[in-house]
Amino acid sequence: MASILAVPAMAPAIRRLSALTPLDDTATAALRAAAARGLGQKARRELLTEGQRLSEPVLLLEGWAARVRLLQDGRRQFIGFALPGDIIGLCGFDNAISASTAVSITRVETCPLPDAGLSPSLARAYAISRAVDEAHLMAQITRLGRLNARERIIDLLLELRHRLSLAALATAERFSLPLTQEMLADALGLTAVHVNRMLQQARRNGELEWTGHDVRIPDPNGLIRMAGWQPTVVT
Amino acid sequence: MASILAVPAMAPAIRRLSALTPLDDTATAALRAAAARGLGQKARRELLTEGQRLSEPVLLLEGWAARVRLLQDGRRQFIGFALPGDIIGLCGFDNAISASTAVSITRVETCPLPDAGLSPSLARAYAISRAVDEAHLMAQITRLGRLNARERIIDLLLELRHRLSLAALATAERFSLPLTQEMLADALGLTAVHVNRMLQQARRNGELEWTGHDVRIPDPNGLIRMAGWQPTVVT
DNA sequence: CGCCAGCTTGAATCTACTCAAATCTTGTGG
DNA sequence: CCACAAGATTTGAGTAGATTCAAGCTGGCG
Repeated sequence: MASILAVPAMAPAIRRLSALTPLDDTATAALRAAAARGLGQKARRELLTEGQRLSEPVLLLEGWAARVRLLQDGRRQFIGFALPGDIIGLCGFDNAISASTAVSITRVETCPLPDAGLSPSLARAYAISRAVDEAHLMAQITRLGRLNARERIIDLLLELRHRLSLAALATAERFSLPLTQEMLADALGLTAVHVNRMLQQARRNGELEWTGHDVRIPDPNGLIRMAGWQPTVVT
Repeated sequence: MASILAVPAMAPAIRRLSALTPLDDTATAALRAAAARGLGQKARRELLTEGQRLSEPVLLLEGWAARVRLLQDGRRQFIGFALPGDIIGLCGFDNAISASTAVSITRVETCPLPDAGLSPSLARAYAISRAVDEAHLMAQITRLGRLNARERIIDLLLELRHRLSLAALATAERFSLPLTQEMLADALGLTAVHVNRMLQQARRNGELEWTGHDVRIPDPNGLIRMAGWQPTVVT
């Protein structure tokens, strides 16, 4: 079947969802149909605004987005990232207000999220996706609360690598990371200067290669063992 | 009606849930019936274990619990706290695995969570409760990532005060805080020594009084303004 | 070609940590 | 009801990790 090749933008998102739980044909068809109505947006667009009513939830088909919180004095904290296959703005009840802002980091493509009522497997995928999101929030809390700068960077990169691999967007060693060091700092609760120094150190140690937007981790398993990192498993 | 006085343990939990959304009689009756089957547990008991299958979700009727993550080398991070009226172990799909451990901090009383299918208002309350929990995780991330020690302490205390007030467990100035400074440190990503020093400073400044398990915040609104704190609102 | 965003470097400073010891509380058994 | 043990808080001195500020560099793009 060449259907995956026929809708390339959809492939990563559907792969990710079906990696969470097996999807039946109804679910797959619904996702494909929705993806066909996909909409592109430039980088730096607000997909969701903190304090505003949520509109319909969307599925991120392509590109990266960040969930951000802003303090009054301008300090900024990234709550987490949304990657292809992630769901943005899912909340489980009507008229919910968003607790964070979502901003596209790259050009993104999104589509309305097919209704969970269409298929039990779809509903299950959404529920698992939500639980995984929550687990990522917890991982972020542990990262910020108890890891030092070096550990935070490695831990986040390993998480992103793992998440991207669910959507077939990472190989064992490589993936694309469209973040500036400043964004990384905002995610890790550090300053850009310090992130820079730690990255250089990691490069000198041979733990990391980083050219433009491409990251290479020469020995992922070694790093995983050393960092005590473990994948998010909710089922 | 003396019914609230007749089941004192239930009052705070049901108050909190009905503060989220108006509950109809079916919902209230179901909650009361469940509370009658409430079960007491001592402090320091694991209510949920990270990596284990979730059993039935429970409603916390009385007492405090913490959601904890442990690192391999013994470092510990509190993800958040569960207070009366909070739901523990709610996940939205079958056979989920817990992403964190839940431990009772005080003696607690829990009961099985009434089925959401009994009443739409109950289902809505659960959905809102879950969204609020998520918002608390995000608040915790911002706290750890972008606030300094002094700000973290104040921010957390204001959050707890607000949450307890939903269950009628805090007055404007006072509430009971059954945490040691070490637990506070584990929640705030600090050391107990440093928490101690910051608390003393806050006491000297007259921002805080702290005797045993009782906290008094003489000027909550002043602190709220100064800290730029805002309540979690999801609806 | 020049601008701008992002990256890199250095020096000084500060926040929070570590380690160690003293003191204060609280709960328990005798 | 006291004595003791265990837990919790307090204090001090020295250190480490991260920040701040400032300046210089680099590469991509209009």
